[in-house]
Amino acid sequence: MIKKIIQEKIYNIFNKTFEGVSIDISDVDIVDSKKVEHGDYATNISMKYAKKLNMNPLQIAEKISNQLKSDTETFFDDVVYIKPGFINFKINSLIFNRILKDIYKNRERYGSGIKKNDKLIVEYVSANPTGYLHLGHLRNAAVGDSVCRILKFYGFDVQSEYYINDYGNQIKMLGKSLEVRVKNLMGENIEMPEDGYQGEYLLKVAEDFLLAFPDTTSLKSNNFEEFAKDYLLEEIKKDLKSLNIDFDNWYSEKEKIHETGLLEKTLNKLDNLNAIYDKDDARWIKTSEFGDADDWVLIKSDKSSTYFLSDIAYHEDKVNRGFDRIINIWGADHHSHVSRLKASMKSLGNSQTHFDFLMIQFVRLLKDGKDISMSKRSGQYTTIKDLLSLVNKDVVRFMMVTRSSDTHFDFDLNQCLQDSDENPVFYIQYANARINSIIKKSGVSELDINKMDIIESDKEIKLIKEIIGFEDAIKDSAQSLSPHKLTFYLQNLAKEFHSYYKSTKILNENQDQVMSRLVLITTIKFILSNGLQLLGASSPEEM
RNA sequence: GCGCCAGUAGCUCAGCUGGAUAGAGCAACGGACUUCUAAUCCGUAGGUCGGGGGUUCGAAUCCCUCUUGGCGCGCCA
Repeated sequence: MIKKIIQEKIYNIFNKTFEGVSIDISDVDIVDSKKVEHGDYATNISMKYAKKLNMNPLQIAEKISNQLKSDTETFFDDVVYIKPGFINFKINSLIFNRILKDIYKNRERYGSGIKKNDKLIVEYVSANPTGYLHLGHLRNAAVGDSVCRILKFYGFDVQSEYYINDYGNQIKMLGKSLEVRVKNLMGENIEMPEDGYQGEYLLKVAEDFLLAFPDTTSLKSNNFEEFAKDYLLEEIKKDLKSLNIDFDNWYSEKEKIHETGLLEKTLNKLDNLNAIYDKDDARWIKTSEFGDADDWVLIKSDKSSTYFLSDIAYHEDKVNRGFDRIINIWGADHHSHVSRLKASMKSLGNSQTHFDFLMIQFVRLLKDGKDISMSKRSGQYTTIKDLLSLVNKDVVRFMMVTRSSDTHFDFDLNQCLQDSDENPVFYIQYANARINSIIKKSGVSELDINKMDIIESDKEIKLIKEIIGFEDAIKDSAQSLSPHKLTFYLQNLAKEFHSYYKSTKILNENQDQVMSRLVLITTIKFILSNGLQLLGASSPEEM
């Protein structure tokens, strides 16, 4: 909010001072000064408009800062222009105090965006219900859930969705695999097919299957498929629950696309739009005409449909459900699907809806510097259950979003098993717990902002500036779909607090001063616990 | 061969819609507990931003090119 005020001031002065040159208010960037000598905030507007004004940036800066100095009395302590053309602002501490009070009054709502009209859908995880969730899904899940929470907090109407791939070859094979395991348990010595699901987990499913169907004589393949799929989907839901993740919608491919006739409808629509053609006994979509490198098969020569056709139908359905923005969070190994899906949507004439794709790069699990993502002995992936048995859920959630999703990420077990230094989650949680402890100790039950002393110390002003930065952190994270920005912000805020804590005794005899400090740290606590919550992590009151 | 992502301090990574002397955490080194939780703090050291061109007042950031690594290029999902 403070930047907005400065922005408007400059915008107005610019218009008054330089008539004839139109300025876009969004061009007036107000940034945090990186160095103390450069004041609190700065702008580079005079360099930006030097060419348009045909003036030396320094001259422009001079004119603007002179105006700012003359027409404001209490807002700025100082306005200086410097070398290439930057204008630096030093804000009056009374302004900071006023802002702190405003923020405190908003409590946990501080940082939230104004309500936006856009309806968003975020699809993520969407792992096939043919096995347990593993490490590869984990990052996707953590990023997806955090993105949803942040977007909601930022003011969007957000729905999260899990696309259940419960139709087609994989499910058939899953059914067959379970059948083999069940028969194995009953003493039949038959082999698992080459492309069957070899994992040991199916033995457990088979055991439970026999408990549910003791009499196997009249069973059909259908029974195996349904049982295995439902069973594993439940396990997936349990795993997600243990990560503090819940979806608004569970979208069944079978029920929503195949049993409703949506697949044929979509195919017909494409056909009517002249977007498909026949070749080699198959039906192809002309994605190459809409920006993709190749055409793709929708109907195979055996007349069955491909996964891709379902995917087109699914996204056509998302569009028809009225979403303004469709966000898909996919594994990076699916990146080629982006251009072909986009091309298909274009061929269907869906140009209004905005598509975003977040590609999640691979995660490796490191222990003692070695990659243990996949157990060499059994050929099994590390599951979410495995990992959660080793590492605290909060740590997992947080660590999984600390890196930008388009870089590879090494999850270091040694680091996460530490209780201190190396572990950023505890660092933040500890700050929160410390604040809570001080509040308790103070015995002040009701904070009164009218009894506050004026905050003027450098360290405290710095903290207020950091608090103000939360709004930007949320905005940046939301707009770029990057939860990692929030993790960096929170670590920084915690750091500033710890430093302040060490340097300043918060509780003392001066009641007004204590009150102002309590308001300050309580505001930090609101942000820390809220920020952790947005990342799916908890904020214990005591540690 | 084509496409996507990445290459920044010893390690893991921010910064990338161009801005001031390139940042953080860890590791290393040196300090701080009679004081609200030392799961903490303070300080030191550490860099040809993969290489080379270009664009301009100004490039880690934009363009071109080369290079290294990961991933993808099915009538699989």
